[in-house]
Amino acid sequence: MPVHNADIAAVFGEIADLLEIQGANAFRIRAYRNAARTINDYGRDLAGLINRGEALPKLPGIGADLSAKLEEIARTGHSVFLDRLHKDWPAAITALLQIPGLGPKRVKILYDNLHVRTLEELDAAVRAGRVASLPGFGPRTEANIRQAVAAHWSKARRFRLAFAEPYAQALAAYLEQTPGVRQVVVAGSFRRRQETVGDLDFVVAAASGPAVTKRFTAYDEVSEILSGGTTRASVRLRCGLQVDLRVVAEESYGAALHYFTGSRAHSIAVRRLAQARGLKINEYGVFRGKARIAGATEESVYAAIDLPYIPPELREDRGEIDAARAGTLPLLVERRDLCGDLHSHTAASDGRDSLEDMARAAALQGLRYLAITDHSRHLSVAHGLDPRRLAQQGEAIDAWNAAHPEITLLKGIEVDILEDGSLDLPDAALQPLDLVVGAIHSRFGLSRARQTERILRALDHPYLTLLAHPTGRLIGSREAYDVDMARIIRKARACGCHLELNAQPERLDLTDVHCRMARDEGVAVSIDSDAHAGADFRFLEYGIGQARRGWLERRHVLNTRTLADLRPLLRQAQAAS
DNA sequence: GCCGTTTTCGGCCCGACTGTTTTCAGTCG
Repeated sequence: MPVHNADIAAVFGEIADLLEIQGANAFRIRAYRNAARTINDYGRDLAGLINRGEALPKLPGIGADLSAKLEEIARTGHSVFLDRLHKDWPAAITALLQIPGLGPKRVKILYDNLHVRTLEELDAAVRAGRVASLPGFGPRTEANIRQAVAAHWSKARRFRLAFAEPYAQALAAYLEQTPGVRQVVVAGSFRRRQETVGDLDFVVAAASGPAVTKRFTAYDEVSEILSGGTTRASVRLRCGLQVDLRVVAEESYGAALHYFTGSRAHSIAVRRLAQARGLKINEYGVFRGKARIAGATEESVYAAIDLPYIPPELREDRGEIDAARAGTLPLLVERRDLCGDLHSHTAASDGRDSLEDMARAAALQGLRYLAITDHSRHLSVAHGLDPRRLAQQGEAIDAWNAAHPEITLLKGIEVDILEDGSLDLPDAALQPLDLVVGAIHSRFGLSRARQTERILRALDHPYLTLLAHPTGRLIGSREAYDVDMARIIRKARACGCHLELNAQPERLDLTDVHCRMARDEGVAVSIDSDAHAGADFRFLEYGIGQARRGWLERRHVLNTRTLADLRPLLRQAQAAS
């Protein structure tokens, strides 16, 4: 039974939860939480490494004790320490912490007084009216918990970034019209371009707080006001998104923006750096004693602790502060760096627009080349192409290219990688193409070993150029298939293949962590729209966000090359074989 | 439980809002 990094992180997270309910030292708890986050974000498979007898790398915040526990979990799949905690605390009790308004103290009180161990028992207790009389509780708290339990069961917890974007823009435009408002920015995970957001965090610079919070809570898409003060307010929109607002004075705007952009781990690391310099950072500014020395801009906040500006996408406490200090921050790829797109569909398979319309739409987006990569015959539900139809499409592409110098179409195919790792079309059909994009569309449930072997074999094919959506996940609806990404990345480098970062908002795989692994291994990533209609080229923006989170620079991204520079790289695999 | 330009011991980020209190604890971000 393989133990993934996420499994190890989950054990540490559960230990932290239980220690917290137990009332343990807060910094000990934080150590477990930090370790969980570090392990979750770590690119290489720690259990694999340990079981091969390799030395555990030095991870920040993981000392002798946690290293030993990490190794134990990696080898055995569980932790004696956690098992011991479970003797005192029922396993399901940590789920109670998911309920807004319930923290460790109240969970302990519920357990000690009413023996509440599960969400179901909590629900029964609040329905029976037994909670209000507990110490520290009251009728309002009881009612809030009752609502929160119901909400927890009915609502999805996180939203895709692209889902949240239009709501964020509309609300920002509304708030900008408030008299006295100078700046409106959506901070938080939205600004860090995380693939999903739990809520939207608005930071507003304005002369008067109450005027803004009042207008905010009166927004006509608000279904519920969760809290409202003079500088802060929280609401839920009818679409289900929670929105938090914070209003600050202009001189504090940068400090507030920095603080509410997070991530929390990044903020804490920055504050600690300030502390070491005798400074204090809060959302109002950077202070030496009572004197504010910075805070109007984010740049001034970083400058106060001798750091250059760190782009929001990097702010995850994954080494960006050390890089900033050393002057080695990446110069992150931008949308305007993209010269082309290597994955798109037309009405010939499951796209909606003609080849010509796709070409025109791509040109309007500033692209200079576009690969037409319809599905292959195995994907019959998508009217996949057989060799004859593929050859016909090639003729249409030649005709387009002869008449349209503004954008060049490349002949390609998104060929199915079959269960045994072979490709769905014969070499003779693939040979005339400019590029071959390989993808898995069937048998997602193979074991890790077989799925990995399947992909490795496909990468060995001399015509394969690019591995599309390498994990197959659909955010919120389908898990990634189980593969050894480190092996796939190393194999891609050996074969001269490239990996795709699919920019569809529900795919966005490679993930940020995988992008960084590819970068470290020297494998180029292609940021592709996988457009099925002319309007879909806008998705490239989301791919760029994910790539930036993965520390990718222009040079790491395949389709920032001009067509002349790109062409030899598309046939690199043949040269390598 | 971790860590060290002040440290191997004594620190560890910081403030607003709510609901409970009667001056503040708990929770959240």
